[in-house]
Amino acid sequence: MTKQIATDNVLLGVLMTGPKHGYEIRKFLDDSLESKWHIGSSQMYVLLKNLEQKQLVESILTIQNKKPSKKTYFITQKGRDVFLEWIGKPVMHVRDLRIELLAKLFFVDLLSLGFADGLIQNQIDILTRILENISEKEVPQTNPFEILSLRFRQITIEACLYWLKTEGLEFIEKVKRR
Amino acid sequence: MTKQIATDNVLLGVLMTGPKHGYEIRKFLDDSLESKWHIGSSQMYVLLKNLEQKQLVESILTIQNKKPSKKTYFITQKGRDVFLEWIGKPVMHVRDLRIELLAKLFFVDLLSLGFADGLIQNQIDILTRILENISEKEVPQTNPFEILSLRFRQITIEACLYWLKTEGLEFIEKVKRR
DNA sequence: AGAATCATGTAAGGGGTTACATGATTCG
DNA sequence: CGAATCATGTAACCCCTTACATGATTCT
Repeated sequence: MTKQIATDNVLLGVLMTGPKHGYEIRKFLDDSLESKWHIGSSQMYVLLKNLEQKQLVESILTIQNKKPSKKTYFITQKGRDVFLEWIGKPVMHVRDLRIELLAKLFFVDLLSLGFADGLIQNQIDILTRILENISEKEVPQTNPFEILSLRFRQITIEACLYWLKTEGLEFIEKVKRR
Repeated sequence: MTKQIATDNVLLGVLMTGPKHGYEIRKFLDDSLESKWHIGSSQMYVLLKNLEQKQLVESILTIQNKKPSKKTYFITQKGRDVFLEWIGKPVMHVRDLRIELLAKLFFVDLLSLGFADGLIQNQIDILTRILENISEKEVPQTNPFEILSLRFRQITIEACLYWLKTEGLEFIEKVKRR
């Protein structure tokens, strides 16, 4: 999954909360996700245009007499389908936990989506499998650098698993309780 | 530090082992760093050309009668300076440990460089400071998502610190002993 | 009076990926 | 005889970043 597809989904996620124009989306992101997911404002307008071409969003231009015109974006049914498919899928690479999985969980919370525990559990399963795969390869290593990098992978994956099993599950409980 | 500058340094690091032409560099990387640092072969030729423009490397064209001509690259003194400055500096972001710091340590081993324990210690200090900074911000968090992402950062940084303090220092010992 | 807010965009450039182009030699 | 190896590159495209452009209103 490329970065761009994930960025698209962040924009779709914001529009899942209701129609917004570009400037509102930007403010929304600045206030909530900014520190985790920055989208340059120029880039955002480009992405919105692309999303419209893909028919994942639609827009209506409003001309205001005192302020600049604004273009309000609505998510389409196709857009909703794409977003929900994205958000339900765990990420396949450890490196994508920090930004992409967190973004998914952000929207799980924001939109009070039900399938969150499945997402966490599937993510745990994937990391467990990755960990098993690399541990099998561990035995024949004698090269110090190979050991060093293998241990890095193991230790960070174990930390992520710990995080998912403690904080992740606790997060889900909090979301459910609301 | 942008990705590209780091990629440049990987190429310089390979040339620190002696002059090589593009194809040899590629094979060298395929055999040793490939799984950690992939450089597309097209991209590599572009980067070598840029490095030459920056006078970090020089090249000599060898015409072979039976095989395609090849261009042998040598690292210049300027190139050596740039490389050694890069390799001695710890990375400033947690996300750069996995690829960039590991690449530095790869070359520390390969080239038997002496200042490796300083590098590890400086990296430990930087991560410790980052961890302190985010832990100070922890107290006022009540938003479940904010807690979740803060804990992710903490847990992964702690794991990296553990890795540096155990495997990292052990690695340095092994390199020194040779 | 100047800064911040509201509001949307274009253009240039950086760095990476993928596809394509070329062509001889050597190995199985 | 076809695949792999040797050997270097160009071109197109993707996504992101930064800079620039515009211009009214409202707050301090």
